[in-house]
Amino acid sequence: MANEAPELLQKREVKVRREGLPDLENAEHGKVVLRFAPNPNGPLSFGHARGLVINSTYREKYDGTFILRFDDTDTKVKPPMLDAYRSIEEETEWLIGRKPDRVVIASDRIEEYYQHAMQMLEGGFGYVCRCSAEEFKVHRVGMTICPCRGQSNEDNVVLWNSMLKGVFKPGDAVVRVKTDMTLKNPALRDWPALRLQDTKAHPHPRPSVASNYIVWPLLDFQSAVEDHLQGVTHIIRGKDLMDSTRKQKLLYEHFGWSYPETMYWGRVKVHEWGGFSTSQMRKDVEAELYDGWSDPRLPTLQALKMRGIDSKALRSFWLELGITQKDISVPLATLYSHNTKVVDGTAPRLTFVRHPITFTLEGEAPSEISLPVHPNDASMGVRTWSLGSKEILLEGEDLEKMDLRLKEFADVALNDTIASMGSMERNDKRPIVHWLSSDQCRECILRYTKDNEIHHVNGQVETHAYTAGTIVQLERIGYARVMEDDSLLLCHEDHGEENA
RNA sequence: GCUCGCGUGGUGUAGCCAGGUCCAUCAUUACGGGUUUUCAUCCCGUCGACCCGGGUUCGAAUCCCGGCGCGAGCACCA
Repeated sequence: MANEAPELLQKREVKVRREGLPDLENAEHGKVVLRFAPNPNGPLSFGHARGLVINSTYREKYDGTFILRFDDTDTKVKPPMLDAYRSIEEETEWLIGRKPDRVVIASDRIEEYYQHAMQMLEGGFGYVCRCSAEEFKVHRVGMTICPCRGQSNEDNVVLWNSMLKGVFKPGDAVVRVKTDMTLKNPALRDWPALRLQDTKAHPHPRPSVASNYIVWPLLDFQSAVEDHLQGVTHIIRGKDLMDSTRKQKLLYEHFGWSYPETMYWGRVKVHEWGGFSTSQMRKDVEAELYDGWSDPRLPTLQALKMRGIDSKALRSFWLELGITQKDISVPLATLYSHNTKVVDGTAPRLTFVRHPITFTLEGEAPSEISLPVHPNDASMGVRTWSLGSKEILLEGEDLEKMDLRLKEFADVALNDTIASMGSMERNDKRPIVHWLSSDQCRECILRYTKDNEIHHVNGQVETHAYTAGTIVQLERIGYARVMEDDSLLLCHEDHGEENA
């Protein structure tokens, strides 16, 4: 067969379904260097997870290097938040399951950027532009050359030193990369590389940086230079930065460097959340509209973790989406289904009765019963309930029928406040309900989020000793996380609302 | 306006570069059924898609041209 039609065999091989992420272009095992570069103007959110997951997964795949880089070069528009440096490192480790191989902070590297700026001016492929933003826009749109462009290299160096010395105010001077004012894409025409910032009025939050510098690189310059310095081989990022790549390539050509391979993903929205921004969240958190950054209504990684979303679920979620350039909108149900798969096998079962109603048990009841901690895993042991008090709690919603089966126990017939025991064996189709023995429970609040509000249901939970952070499954209700204050928070929202 | 990118079932996704075994993959959702002393897990099944119009070709989801739709960039933000 192979001899008769080799091309058919070859074709079939190509069409085999690909497992996981596609191969990287020009990737050599052990030599791939990737990075993820957030602005620490707040903790990481859902969308950041994509960059972390994709890049770190390639790091594993190629046994390469993964760099976490803080792009903290703006002190006014999107000022960094001091706490975020620490929390981003923690969130990164939580999500990708290891520390980054290297951490780089842009604000520690200003002198490097200065050197390259100087090189650029001396090499004649950059210039200090003293046009206002409005003036330059006219040139950009009109494809005309601005007067500053013709300055000699020496003049540019003099002006550069004046910038450093604080001769100019923010807005009065900027360093531009000389590209070509007639480029088809207006975004690329003599783009700005470094600018002035009033760091007296807007100091950098890191004490070691504070007001030390007034000249700061812009993203495209900082990122380009740093990628080169760190030996980054592959850049995988959002497609909103496609023009960034084009700008940076032009700079790389000037420097004689070769640009990394690039890949992009499209925009992602979540049905339930719509659009959100770190800046807006920061305002809302600071205005105390939310209970901190880990408020379960927020799309931050902290909040997701607090909601009981496992990092493995987040990883498989983003890996499933892959790196297509399509702009998509996904429902949370997709994330939840990943989470269920991760969590179900190990979530101990627990009973929670919402708005409990007490009945007295009548009949020949054993003094105690035992029920499995997990129905599919006997090794997780049993929970033992005492029935000494003969008092049981049922959920109001379940009382429409008078003949019920108490889960893992016995049939009962309800009459007024009496529950008369029937068969211990199951021998009819009466509904099975969850219930509690009053010997084995305590008051508890069950919280859940819905429509950007936190709701709660009062009830009784089976006595347990699970520590904060444990994901349990409330039988017939859903997965929940044991909270620090001993309340429970539903992982996948909704539910619990029937009696609320 | 200029520039760039993207359009496969309800939602995602594979296939597209190297056209045929694609009456299109897998997952998820919804619905139905089975297992189960949970409305969980697990298993089975059903519904459901190549943006439109031309062209090339024996043959187009795949290549070409044109349209339409959506998104992003054109910041001294990242």
